[in-house]
Amino acid sequence: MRLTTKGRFAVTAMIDLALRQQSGPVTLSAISQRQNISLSYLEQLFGKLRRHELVESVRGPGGGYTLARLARNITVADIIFAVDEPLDATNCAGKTDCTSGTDGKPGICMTHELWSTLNRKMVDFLDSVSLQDLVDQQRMKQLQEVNQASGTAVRVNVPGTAIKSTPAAVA
Amino acid sequence: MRLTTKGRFAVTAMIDLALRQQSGPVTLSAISQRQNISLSYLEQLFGKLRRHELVESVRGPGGGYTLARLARNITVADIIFAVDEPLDATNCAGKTDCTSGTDGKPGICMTHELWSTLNRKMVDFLDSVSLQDLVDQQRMKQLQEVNQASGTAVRVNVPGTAIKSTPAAVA
DNA sequence: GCTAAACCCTAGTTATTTAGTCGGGATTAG
DNA sequence: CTAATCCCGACTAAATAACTAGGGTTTAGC
Repeated sequence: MRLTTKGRFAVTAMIDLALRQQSGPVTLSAISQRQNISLSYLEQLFGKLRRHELVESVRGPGGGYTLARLARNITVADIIFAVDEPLDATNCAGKTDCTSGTDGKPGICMTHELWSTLNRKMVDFLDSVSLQDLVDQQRMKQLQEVNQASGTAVRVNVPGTAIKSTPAAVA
Repeated sequence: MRLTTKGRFAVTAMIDLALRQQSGPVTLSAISQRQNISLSYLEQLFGKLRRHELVESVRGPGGGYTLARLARNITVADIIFAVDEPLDATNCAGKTDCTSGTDGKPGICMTHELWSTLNRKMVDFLDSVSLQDLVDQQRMKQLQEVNQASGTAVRVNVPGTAIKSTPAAVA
């Protein structure tokens, strides 16, 4: 599993899409403007997202993209895998035949299980967060801002979100 | 937290060091030969490891490196941080001021908490694995090979290791 | 049908990062 | 004194990521 800004852009764009698709297809140029991502770059990303059947496209004027399934059924891991294709042929990043030594070494390198366990944990986490979770979180955040702006002290809490909100721990 | 082969090399070299230091300082050229890592590259890595006080050096002939503390008190996260310096100024990879939008956007980008939670989970995991765990695991693996070679069917199990061993899950 | 709005695709180009080299020091045991 | 070893900074080559360019194709609306 690779983690690049490409994956982050893709997740951000998908949240934007999920937030707006109720009134028909969303165009890439709209996402481009709102999220400040170049249009051609978005086209590349959405090409991959479409080929992985996470979004559907409508061509022609009035066209755009919609989610191919319910936001609840799309995980962050789905999105990352779609745009950051596997290709993890890095020496020992998932392969079993990483014979590292030249002199009678064990058939598997010493840190193999460590990285493979880490990788599994990352995937497990990203697979536990759905696009809907992120959308809910985003809506909640906007709501809180409105409340703060109007002076009303309302604490909003959404139970069941996979992300623990510990806002103070963000540093 | 960045994950590169540099960090993997460093962990591998530290395991090698931990396995051999009981008979005095270990030279980099020895590690270089055993682990097939270029000497100058190792020198760079150990320079950082020394500055982070994970290893100590002895100069002159007969010199080399030893661990600066007990292997039990060095975690994988320590090693990774030492060689893959933070520098995560990537837009929204730990910062709080990632104002993404141009038009009255919320002061924090939509995916901030997601990545920061993921990062925390990765660090937590790598911090839960000590160098001693990896050394034990490595010794155990070698023991199993010897047993297999000699035909005796001995099942070795080390309880309390932070890594679940699920060997079949490695794909 | 024409036009323009949108998606679609491939092949670049540029910037950054990684991995590694090079060449020279400084220290110290024997 | 010498050789083994650590020490250090600058340089470079290769890979990758990020992004651009420039052309398609489809289709709603006039």
